[in-house]
Amino acid sequence: MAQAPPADKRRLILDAAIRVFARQGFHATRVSDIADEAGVAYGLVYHYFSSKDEVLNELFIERWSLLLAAIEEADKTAASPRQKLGAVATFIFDSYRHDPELMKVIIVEVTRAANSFGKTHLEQIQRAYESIAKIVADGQESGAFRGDVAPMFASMSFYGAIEQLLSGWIFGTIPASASDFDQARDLLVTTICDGLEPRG
Amino acid sequence: MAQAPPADKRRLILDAAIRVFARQGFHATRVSDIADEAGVAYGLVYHYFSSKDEVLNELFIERWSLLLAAIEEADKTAASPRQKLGAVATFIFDSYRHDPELMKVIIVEVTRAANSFGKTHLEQIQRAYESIAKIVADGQESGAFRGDVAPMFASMSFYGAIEQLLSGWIFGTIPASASDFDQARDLLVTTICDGLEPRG
Amino acid sequence: MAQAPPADKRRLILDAAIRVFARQGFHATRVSDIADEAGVAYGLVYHYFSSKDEVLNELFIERWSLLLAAIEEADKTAASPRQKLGAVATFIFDSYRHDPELMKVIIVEVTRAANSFGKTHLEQIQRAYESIAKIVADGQESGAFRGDVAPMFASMSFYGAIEQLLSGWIFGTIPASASDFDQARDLLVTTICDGLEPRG
Amino acid sequence: MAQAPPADKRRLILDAAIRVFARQGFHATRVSDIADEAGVAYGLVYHYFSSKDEVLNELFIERWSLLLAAIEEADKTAASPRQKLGAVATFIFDSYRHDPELMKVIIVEVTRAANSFGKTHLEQIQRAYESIAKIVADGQESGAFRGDVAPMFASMSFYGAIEQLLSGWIFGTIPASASDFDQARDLLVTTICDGLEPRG
DNA sequence: TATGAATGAGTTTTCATTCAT
DNA sequence: AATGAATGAAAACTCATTCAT
Repeated sequence: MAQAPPADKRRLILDAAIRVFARQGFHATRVSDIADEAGVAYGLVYHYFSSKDEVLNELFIERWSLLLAAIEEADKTAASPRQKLGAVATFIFDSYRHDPELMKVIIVEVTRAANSFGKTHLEQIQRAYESIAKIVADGQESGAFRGDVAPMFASMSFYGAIEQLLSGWIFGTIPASASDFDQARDLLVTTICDGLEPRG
Repeated sequence: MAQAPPADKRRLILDAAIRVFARQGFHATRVSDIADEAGVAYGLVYHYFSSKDEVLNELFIERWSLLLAAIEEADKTAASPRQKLGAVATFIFDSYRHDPELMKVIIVEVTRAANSFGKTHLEQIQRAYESIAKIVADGQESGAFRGDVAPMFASMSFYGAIEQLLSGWIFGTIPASASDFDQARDLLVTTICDGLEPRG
Repeated sequence: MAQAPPADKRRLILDAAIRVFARQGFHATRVSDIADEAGVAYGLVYHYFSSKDEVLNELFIERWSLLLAAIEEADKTAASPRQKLGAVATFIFDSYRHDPELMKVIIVEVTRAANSFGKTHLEQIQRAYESIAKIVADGQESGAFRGDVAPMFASMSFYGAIEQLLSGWIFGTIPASASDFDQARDLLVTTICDGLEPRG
Repeated sequence: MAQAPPADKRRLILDAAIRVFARQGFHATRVSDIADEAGVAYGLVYHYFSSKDEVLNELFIERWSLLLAAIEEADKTAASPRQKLGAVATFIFDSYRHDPELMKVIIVEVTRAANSFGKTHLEQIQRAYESIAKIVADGQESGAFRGDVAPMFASMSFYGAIEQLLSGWIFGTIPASASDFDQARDLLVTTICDGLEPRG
């Protein structure tokens, strides 16, 4: 007979938090909302986490380390710089495709919340920018990329563009019909690598 | 005969709010902080504004309408699409150069605060995206831009890149030495229009 | 026509706090109890005091400074050391007679709460002990008191005895009938100065 | 053959509680602190005691019964009233010498915490006062003590002086150098029995 | 006996907003 | 217009106690 899975209450709470944070935003969610959503008692949240902040921090760290790994993974391959950037974009867009609620939380409540959690995790966030910048710099050295754009500038532009597109989908600014993620990835990489102007 | 300007307390409060919001963030500033910074009594803030939110709203609307006007202004000129985008970038970067505190507030507390004020002003914000998209679309029609990138995608990427660069300066992610705004503008427009890959 | 006195809400709160602290003890009284007793809104307590602790601190400081002044006043007179100690005892017993609730709070919640407020005000409390010790020391020098008892010991014994008697009245340990304060003062001073054993 | 004593967890917890209560005070110690200090599981405290209060109650009762016995023991001897009082003081000072942490807890958290545990154990505490008062009364009857001081007054003064001295040592109000307990006992008894004024 | 996860009531403090003057 | 005292709702966090194993 099927047994109820061993209720990992900690995970339960974390997953509930994703849903509530995504739905209401971090500030607007009370700890009791998380507990209710998880179906556990109020105090249990504090049994596993030292504060409401801690819950979000954990969510971010968990996810962001995957991104960092993915970028470095992409950088290690023999692919062209363009392909590497494509891989990075793919990873991020796929993350959104697979868990839009979590990505919404990460972006809206951490990455772009520069005065609160963004500040806390600035170092980790910056590490991603720098890893992307390294891909650009390598591309410039190999001649694949033009040399007159500072790598960090290119990196920030690239990442900023990605986040803006995600925000657009998250908040309905970009029509959902355009949300074919593979196409989005191609368009973005094309724009950044080839530019908007047609080649001679 | 020149009269000492009638102390416009309303403006005084607005300007004080910019400084405090920039310094502490919207959530962390109490209404009394604004009053103190402005050197007026607590209650006067409520005489001129219906709520704390109202103050930020006003700040945003005031500024954002200028941006919208600037984009449309740029679009009206006979310049090339590339130059138009350059003009838009110039306006935004100049805004930051001239009043970094206000721009910090606009971006951090409104534009990127998608769950609070960003939501409130979504329509106005979107209007900017669309105006930029129009420039791209026109460029595609005239053959100046390639046609295989959806204008809204290009617009979001372009604007996202700008905001990311501003955020980088605001929070020290990008070294200040790189903050030559004209150069930044050129690099950005180059990246978006020419792409990272060298032309044949 | 009699006018309602200008409601000094701050004082109102302080006086209400005395009553509630005396009735329920500091720990058991909620801030709302104070506000209710004072007939003011919850938040007003925080308008005037930074915390619940602050209220008690203020009460203590207010009262204790009077005691310190009284001891020093007594010391300045030309009276005998015995009379000086009598004056100190009189002041304390009178304080209790005039405002037993306040004295209860001072003794129970501060002076004898050595692990909480007693710790905070240790220096002030000690000052009283030392002033009394000085009276003893002077008495020893003049030959009015025997020299083989350390002044600080005598002071602590004297003060400890007083507080114990007060506690006895406060908590009904000593029958109220014995509470004739002047007689109590005499008995205490007799005990400390003459001793329990009859003179030759 | 000597067997390792069966780990008496109950005693272990009680002893741990003494240390933690002495260190942090009753209110500031959580049940988990006690468990941690004792090296046992959280819930075990509740296996042996019905509540946190219970632990302190037990500590008090255990100790206080010894004091009551000691006073009555002293009273039974053929010694002079003065010697009896000396014996009582000796017992208390010795208790402190042998287990200062426990005595600190008894005094600070029970005996002087008149609004919480002091109230609970008032009867037991009072019994001590009365036993001492009886010694005084007997002394008066035999002519060893003067008759014009109410026995209960003398008792309270005597005990209050002792507790004040202990408090002084516990909290460093009295320089430790003065802490020779035998001398302290003599000074105290001298003060109470002979008085501060020199004999004719 | 022993463990420690689970529960949930309770209280301080903050601060936006109102209002009498 | 201007002041700042007065209001009271809201929520995080703590921790004693219970309970399933």
